[in-house]
This record gives sequence, C-alpha cells and structure tokens, in this order.
Amino acid sequence: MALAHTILTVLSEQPSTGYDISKRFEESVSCYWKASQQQIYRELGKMEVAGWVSFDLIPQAGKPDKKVYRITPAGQAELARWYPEPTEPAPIREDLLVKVLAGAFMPQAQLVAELRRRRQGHLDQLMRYQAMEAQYQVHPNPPRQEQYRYLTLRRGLRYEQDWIAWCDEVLALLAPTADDITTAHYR
Amino acid sequence: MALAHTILTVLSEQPSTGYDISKRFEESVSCYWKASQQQIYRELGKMEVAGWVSFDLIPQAGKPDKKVYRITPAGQAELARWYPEPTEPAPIREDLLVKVLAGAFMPQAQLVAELRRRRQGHLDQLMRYQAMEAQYQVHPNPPRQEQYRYLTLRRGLRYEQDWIAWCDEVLALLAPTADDITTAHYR
DNA sequence: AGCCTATACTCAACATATTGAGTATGTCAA
DNA sequence: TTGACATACTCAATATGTTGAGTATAGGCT
Repeated sequence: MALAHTILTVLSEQPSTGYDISKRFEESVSCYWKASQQQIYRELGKMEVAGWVSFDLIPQAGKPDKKVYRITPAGQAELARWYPEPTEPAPIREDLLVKVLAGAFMPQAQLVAELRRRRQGHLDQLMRYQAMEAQYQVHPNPPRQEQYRYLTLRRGLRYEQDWIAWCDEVLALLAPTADDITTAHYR
Repeated sequence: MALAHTILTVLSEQPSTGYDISKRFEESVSCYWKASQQQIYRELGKMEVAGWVSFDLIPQAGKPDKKVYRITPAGQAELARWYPEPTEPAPIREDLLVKVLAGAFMPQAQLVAELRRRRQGHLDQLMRYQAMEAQYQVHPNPPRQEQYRYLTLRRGLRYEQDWIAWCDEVLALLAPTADDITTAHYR
C-alpha cells in the first residue's frame, strides 16, 4: 500500500510522469524505497482508478505521449488519512546475514571475500550520499521540502556507515585466524 | 529464493519440523529474516519436491503427525552452490521515511509523535537483543555455530541502535520549534 | 465447564514485486 | 552510420509474501 503513498508524496511536490517519478525514486528516494518503473506505472494506473491522481495527456512528436500525473483532492485526503497511522519497521531479509549464520558449515574464505565486497559496496554508496549531503551545505536557507529530504538522506548515510562498521567488526573477528574464530573473544 | 537457503541453513544445524523452524525464525533469525509459518510450510513443500530436504513422518497421539525435515546431500550441494554467489543489499521500503519526506505537507506534531513511538519500539527491541547478547557472555567457549549466530545478533543490535540515534537526531531538529525547522541548522 | 494457549499442519485468495519482452523515436558520440 | 542511451509507456508470466480460515487435541487457568 505504501508505494501509492510514496507516489502521492512525490506528486505533492510537483506533477510528474511515471518516468519522472521513477527517476526521482532512483536518485533521492532509493535510500528507503525501491520500486521499479513497471511497479510505478501499474500503481499509477490503480491510483487513477481510485481517483487519487489524474493526468493530462501531452502529445509529443516522435516520443510516446506523456501522461503528466498530479495529485487530486481525494489523493490529498488519502495522504492525510494515512499519515497519522502508526508505522511498523520494514521486515528485513538480508542474504548476507544468512551467509554469516551458515558460516559454520561453509568455507570461511568465501564469507570473508563476500564481507569485503559488501563493505566496498556500502562505502561507494556512502560516498554518493556524502556528495549529496554536501549539496545541502551550500544552500543557506533551503525550502522546507529540502529540509525534510535532508533528514531522509541522513538515514541513508547512517545506514551505510552502520553496515561498514559491522563488516569491519566481523572481519576483525574472522580475519586474524583466517579459518577459525575460536580464539577470538566476543565484544 | 533465499528463504529456501535460510531454511537449509537452519536445517544444517539440526532436523526440525516446519513448526520448529518457524519458532527459531521468530526468536533468533528475525533480526534479518522475517517469514510467516505459512511461507515456511509452503517453501518446505517445494524444497521436498526439489529433493533438497526429506522428512520422517512421526505419528503422534492426539496432535497431528509431525514432519521432521532434514537436509539431503542435494540440499547441501545447493547450499554450497549458493554460498559464494555475491549478495545484494536488501531493498528497503520504510514507511517512516516516506512520512518524513511528506513532513513538509503534513502536521508536524503527527510526525514527531510517530518518531517518538518508533524510537521506543526500537529501544524495546534493542533491550531484547541485549538480553540475548548477555547469554553469549556467560559461555566461555561456545560452539562454532553460536559464534556465527552471535555475529548476526551484533547486526541486529547495531541496527536498532542506529535507528534510535537517527530518531534522536531528527527529533532534536524538529522538536525545538515544534512546528518549523527553518531555524535549525544542518549537521 | 468453558476458554486460552501451544502444538502441528493444510488450503485458498489476494497483494505485491520481479523479470523480460515489446513499441517507438530522438540525440550524441565513435 | 551504427550503436548506445534517454525518453515514455504497455503487457504478461512468474515469484514471493500476506491474510484468513480450517482441522485436531492436550494442558492449564478461571
């Protein structure tokens, strides 16, 4: 359900095509909501039926016609209805943690390699977020929307930093003996 | 796909019924993998067809018959095949972050209330994990499996701590003015 | 005596997400 | 000029996850 509300939120900022929304998801929303183009198009279709959004069909020469969606009063009402509902933490399904659990039965070198690879990936993402964060520092008095967007970016930053710190912690325990952590002490 | 591999991993530790697996998921695996009983039963059925697990039917007086599943050599081979494959970070879909983004258009008091509520929830979970962590301290020389399990628990601990820290950060920026963060400075 | 919880599993319907193909054209660079 | 990439959307199949009901009985509590 919340995909619809995420779309309603980004449409509150400005009317957009499905394609635009997908772009915006990738660049700034992706740290807390992943959705494919197909999902967005399908959801927009459903939301249109529900009356939460409407669109203008903009004929284009050459390219396919654009559907520029905007939020309707009914959509705003739905957003307001949803807003105060309590949220639950998102369920987590982390393959990497399963691999750590299975570590007792599998070659440790493979786990160590994977942890190093993942650490690097999280570091790359962290650096992208830090570049985005630097953008916020240059504007002395940003619009209200930007301030809230910044708070979501902070979540992304922390998330990547936390992953890196955990990878380091695990690698420090696994790497010294290279195939046995029996001698490593906890904490 | 990885649900099957998670089940294979817990079955590597010991043969279990679907019911048992579900219990174990809830208590110790839930910090990185959530799955309902129904999902587990269905997945076990598919895995049995694939030959990755087999079961003994234990007739029980009164209760329905037990299916005690164990991993087969084919299942072990599948786990070994899967193990070195690179993992991707799990896609995130966090309602709360969407609400933060929508904060510019919605009553701030509702967001603040929700952040406080969520902070408390993460604190409760953190305390449960800390109680579990204390269990590991008492065993001086734990079996190998327990050591890896401990590393996954560390991820859960960090995750909750990180959420709490972010909630505090956001609340500190939002709360002072109670309905406007214009005057708050970044970082 | 009646109710709740735990054990133990099955089936069905629905919702959500992923993957891949298909349509159509403009722009830019090798 | 060929090919990659961006724009812009649609359809279909499959995979995965959620929700709710249904079957059955033991044991403990009120």
